[in-house]
Formats: sequence, C-alpha cells, structure tokens
Amino acid sequence: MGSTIKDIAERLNISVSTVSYALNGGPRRVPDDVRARVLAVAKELDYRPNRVARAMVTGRSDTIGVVPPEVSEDVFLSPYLHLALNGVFNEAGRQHQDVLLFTRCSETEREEMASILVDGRVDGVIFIAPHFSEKAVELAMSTHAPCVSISGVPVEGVLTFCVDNEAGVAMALQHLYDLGHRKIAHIAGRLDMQDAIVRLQSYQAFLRSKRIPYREEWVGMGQFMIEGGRRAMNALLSLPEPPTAVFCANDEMAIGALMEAYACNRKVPDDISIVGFDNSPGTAHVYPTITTVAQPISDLGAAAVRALKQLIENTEPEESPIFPAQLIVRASTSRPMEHK
Amino acid sequence: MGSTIKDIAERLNISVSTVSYALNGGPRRVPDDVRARVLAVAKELDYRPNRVARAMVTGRSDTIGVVPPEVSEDVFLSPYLHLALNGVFNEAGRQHQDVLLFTRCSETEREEMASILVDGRVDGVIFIAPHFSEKAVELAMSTHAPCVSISGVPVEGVLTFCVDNEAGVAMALQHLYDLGHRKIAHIAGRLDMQDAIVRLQSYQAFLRSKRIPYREEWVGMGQFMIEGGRRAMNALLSLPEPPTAVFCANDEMAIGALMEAYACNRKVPDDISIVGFDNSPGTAHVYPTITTVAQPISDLGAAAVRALKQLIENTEPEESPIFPAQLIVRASTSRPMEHK
DNA sequence: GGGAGTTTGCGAAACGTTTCGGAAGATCAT
DNA sequence: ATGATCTTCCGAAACGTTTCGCAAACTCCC
Repeated sequence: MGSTIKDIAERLNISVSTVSYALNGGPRRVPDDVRARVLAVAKELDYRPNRVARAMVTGRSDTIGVVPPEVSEDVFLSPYLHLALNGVFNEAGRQHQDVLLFTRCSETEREEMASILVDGRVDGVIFIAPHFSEKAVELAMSTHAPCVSISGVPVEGVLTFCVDNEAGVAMALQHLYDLGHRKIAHIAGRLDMQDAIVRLQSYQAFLRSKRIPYREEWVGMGQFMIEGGRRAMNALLSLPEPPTAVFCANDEMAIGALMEAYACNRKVPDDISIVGFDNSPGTAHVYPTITTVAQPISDLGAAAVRALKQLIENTEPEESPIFPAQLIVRASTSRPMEHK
Repeated sequence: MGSTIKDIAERLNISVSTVSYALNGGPRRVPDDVRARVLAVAKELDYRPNRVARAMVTGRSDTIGVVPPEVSEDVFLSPYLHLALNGVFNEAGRQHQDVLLFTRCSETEREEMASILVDGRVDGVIFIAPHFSEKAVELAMSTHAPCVSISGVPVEGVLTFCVDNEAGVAMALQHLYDLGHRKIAHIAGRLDMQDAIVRLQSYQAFLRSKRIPYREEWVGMGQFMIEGGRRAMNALLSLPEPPTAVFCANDEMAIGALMEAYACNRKVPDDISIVGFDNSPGTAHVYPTITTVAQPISDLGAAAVRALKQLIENTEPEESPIFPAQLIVRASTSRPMEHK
C-alpha cells in the first residue's frame, strides 16, 4: 500500500506534525534542513497525500459537483450539455478543482441528490438546467452548501447563469421580420425547462410587439430533440396555411425541421426559412447551414465555476449572470416566396 | 451544519455503533424497534452520511476516476471524447458509481496525475486515449490501483478497450476498392495516439495486400481535427496526380476534407470520394452525408466501466476488449470518375 | 439450575490527515 | 544573571465513519 505521513515521521524519528508542516510549507515553519530531509524521504517512499483524509479534517475537497439535467440516459449526448460541460471542465481545471459528476439520474436516486451537497466529497455544486419538476430547488435551499445553476429555473438565492433569451429571440425574429416574413411559427422545447418557457414567451411578446396575431397551431412542441423537431415541422407543413418561417428553440429541433422540410419536398430556405438557437457545432456543417442564435454556453459554464469558487471562498461573486446572444446568419433563411 | 451519527446516538441514548448498524442494515443486526427509532430520528435530523468519512475507513469511495486525453483545452469538444464520456457516465450511473473527472491537464500538473490513483477519492481509474508521451503508463504500473484504458497505447497489465481498427480500416478501403478506386490517399490522425498509428498501419497493410504501391505524398497528417483535415486535403488536391479517394482516420478530418474539396471546386463524391471513421453524429447531417466506419464508442466506455468495477471487486473481467467495426455507406463515396 | 447458545449493545480502535497547545531550548537585551 | 522573545518540535485532539472485541442479559434444553 501507499506510504503515509506517519511512515515518513518514523523513518526520520520526528513527529507527524512536523512532517505535515514541512510537506505543506505551513502553517508553521520548519527549519530548512528538516524540510529538505522530509521531502527527500517523501520522494523516496513515493508518498502521495491521501486527499480523503485531508478533506475530512479541513472540510475542503477542491472538488466541485456537477448535476446534469433530467432523468433520461444519453443526456450527455446533447450538444447543449456537451458545451456546458466543456466550459465547466476547462474552467475547473484552471481553478485547480476537479469535477465530481453526479451520474445517478434515475428518478428514485434523484432523491439522494441532496446528499452530494453535504456528503463531503464536494465543496459546492453546479446544477445544469434543472427542471421545474426537479427537487433541486428545495434541496439547494435546505442545505447551506454553495451552489449555482446554469439555465435553470430561477430560485431565490441561487445564482443562475443564462443567456439573454429575450434579446436572442428578438434578434432571430427581427431578422425574419426584416426579410419580410409575417407567418412565423415556433417550435418550442421542453416546457418544464426554463429556456424553453422564456423563448416561447419571447416569441409571443415579439408577435404582440409587431401586432401579428398569435396562432396556436403555429406553435409546435419539439422537446428540444431532432425527432421532435421533425414531427413538429411535419405538422406545420400539413396545415392549410403553413408558415413561411420557423423559429426553433434549439438547433437540434432546427436540424430535425430541416430534414423534415426536405422529406416533404420543401426547399430551405426558398420555400421555408428556419432559424435555430445555440449555434451548436452541427449547424455549420449541415446543408444548408443554419441561421441560429449563438449563446456562449461554454462561457456560462466557466462563469458558473468561477462564481461557485467565490461562493466557496466566501467572497461575493460579482460577474453578471446574463450573457449576450448573437445572431449568426447563415443559409437557412431568405425572403419569403411571395417577395421574390 | 449537518447532523452526524453521533447526534442520533445521543438523542436516543445509544451508542454510535448501534446507530451505524441500524442505518446500514449490517453487518450486525439490531432489533427492529431500535432500528425504527434510529431511522425516525435520522429523518427528523435530516441526517446525511458523510461519504468522506466512510471512504476513509472502508477504503472505498464508490467513485471512479476518469482521465481525459492530452493537454489542450477544449478536448472535451471532440466528438470522440464526447461519446466515450457518454458511455462512461451512463454505465457508471447504472453501476452506482459517481465519476470524478480529472481536469488538471496542463503539462506540469499532468505529473500529479498519479496521485488521483491513490489519493483515496476514487476506487479505480479509466484513462481515455492516453498518448505515447504520457506518463500514464508507468504511473499506472507503479501504483497497484485498478485501472483500464480506452483506445490507449497498449500497456502490459492494463486492460485496453478499443475497436477492431484493422478490420474497420479494411472495410473502408475494400469498399473504395470495390467501387474501383486504386488511387487512395489517407489522412492520418495524431501519431502519438494508438488509433492513429494502427489505422495508418492498416492502410499500409491493405495497399500491400492489393499490391498497390505506397506513396508517401498520399499520406497527410490531420491531427484528428477539422482544420488539419482541410489542410491535408488541400495538399492532396494540389498534387500533380491527386487521389480519387481519401480515407480519413476520423470524421472530423473527413468533414474538413469535405469542406476543402468544395472550396477547391471538387464535387464529392463525383470528383473525389471520402470515407471517415467513428460515425460521429455530424456525419449524418453534413452534405453530402459521409460514409464512415462506425465504432461503438459509448459501448467501449460502458465496457470499461464494467471491467473496472470488476477489477475493483477483485473478480476477473471477462468481456472482450475488442469491439467490432461496421461500415456505414452514405453519400460521400461513389465510383471514380474514369469508370463512369 | 447449569451450561450452551443467542441476542443486544457498549466502548474503543482505526483510517490519514491538519492544527492547536504548550514545553523545551536557544537567543538576546538589559 | 534574568526575564522576554523566538525557534523548534512533540503530543494529542479532531474530523465522521465502520467494525471488532467483549460483556451482559436473555433463551433454551436437558
């Protein structure tokens, strides 16, 4: 087995406390020669500090917990989570924090989630896009452990990082409006998730601001997934009066919508324009490339890590939790047919 | 602060050992009525076991460590790692293991990597695609901690899960050969990574088996990245005698090659055929869709977790570490020009 | 009623650290 | 020489568990 601080102490006939001080360079000083001998023996014995023991006494683990959204398997495949985790992982590395990923996502085990907050293995937790139905809310409140969330439902006292959805949606729709579109449909995401709700509301608000009547049948539900986007698009194209443009609440649904449009013999953007949201990597490689609203997802993740670190250290995080959206115009949007 | 086992014991005027037995249901039994009272008080006090303390005494953390490849930032964005992590995370959840991701990837800190193996926070480690230059090899050997690797360099005594690269490459090349291609180039990946080396060797072996002479200038280096694929493709197309087909060691390079082909006014597959490797999600959505060799990356990750769990529990893992490849024929390959 | 066996439960050690209190010795100014 | 201050370093407590050894109190059978 690995050697311990005690082995070093015995070898040198000194006390463990002295060894600890020498190894850590503090909080009390030890004479240089003693220190040198300790380090030499430590190297010789290939000593590795036991972080668990340290965590127990210091109460700090230098590890942050990450709780991914929802219950289903293969959550990890979503581009959104992918980018968010990328930001979290990279920033965590910079901040010298390891990441403990909470993988037990089945419904029953979800209950245990609170435990991770206080079971000593992590100093704080980042929730990624927790649902409305999620208990995360109350749990986070009940323990006093530091936590922040990304694109989650707003919870009193929990710092939530997200993109400026209102502005992003407005950009996308204004772009379509400026091209001449008036028949603009929306494919919404999972309505138990904050981003989906806000994007739907912003869509409604935009129509109102332009005095375009809201039509129930022009709003489809796509569950944030390719397949959902397909189905919603199919429904829209089957309407007696189909829209000339579709704004999708994320890129996966936009990709699904795109595929379905072709499957229904509609050309994009000639017959119908499509706009996505997220600027996930795929949108630049599909044909045609998709106009989308970029949100700096990885930056959100990184900012969340920085803020969490500050909470852990009891300094007030001051970074703004709202990140700007940016319209990326590509090839999936053009003027509507009748204007050409 | 959270309550401890001791609080429960005091409240009931019993010993902590009894409480521990009651809570864990073992290893000794306690009368049902006592047990019930303990559970009631635990609930009342919102008791959460401290996993760190438990880990210290049991030596088990129910957490597995994951060490991602290489040094650069944004490793996490690669589809390969994405799929591998997806498999690892999902299977870990099923096996009731959390995942500790080792994020400190800067070169100096990489040295510390050995520590994670024995610092008590994890029961075992999965290395994902470690390089040749990596110290992971010796480190893994030196500690006796359980570890496995995915697509890494083969190390004596370390179970390595990977796809059957030879067979996969042979399928891809045979497909091109059957279509009539004889001028087949290869864009290789990072040659400090096992998959890249084996795929290059398999490419050479295939040419030999068909008595096609090997031409140095038909092998480009693409570093497994889109940009590298672009550059390599550009070089190939500038040759006095360009190839009619290109086999890329991964899909990202294939996508780069595809983009560059169009940028150079070559039609795919009419002017040049392209085959990728990995079947990463993007290949089905680009235009044209890319013929590729599918490898069950997520399954590799899942198998690695299962095997690691068995190593931890001292049972011999028996699952085969070689996974089958499968050719997915899509739209980026066709007969070469001269045969049409 | 006496031994064997079972049930119940207490106390304490152990895991590997960090860090505090304080003791012993050295240094120095007066 | 005397106290004051500084240096060096030891012993021990603490973190929250698990689990072992042991003892007391029951149960049961002859």
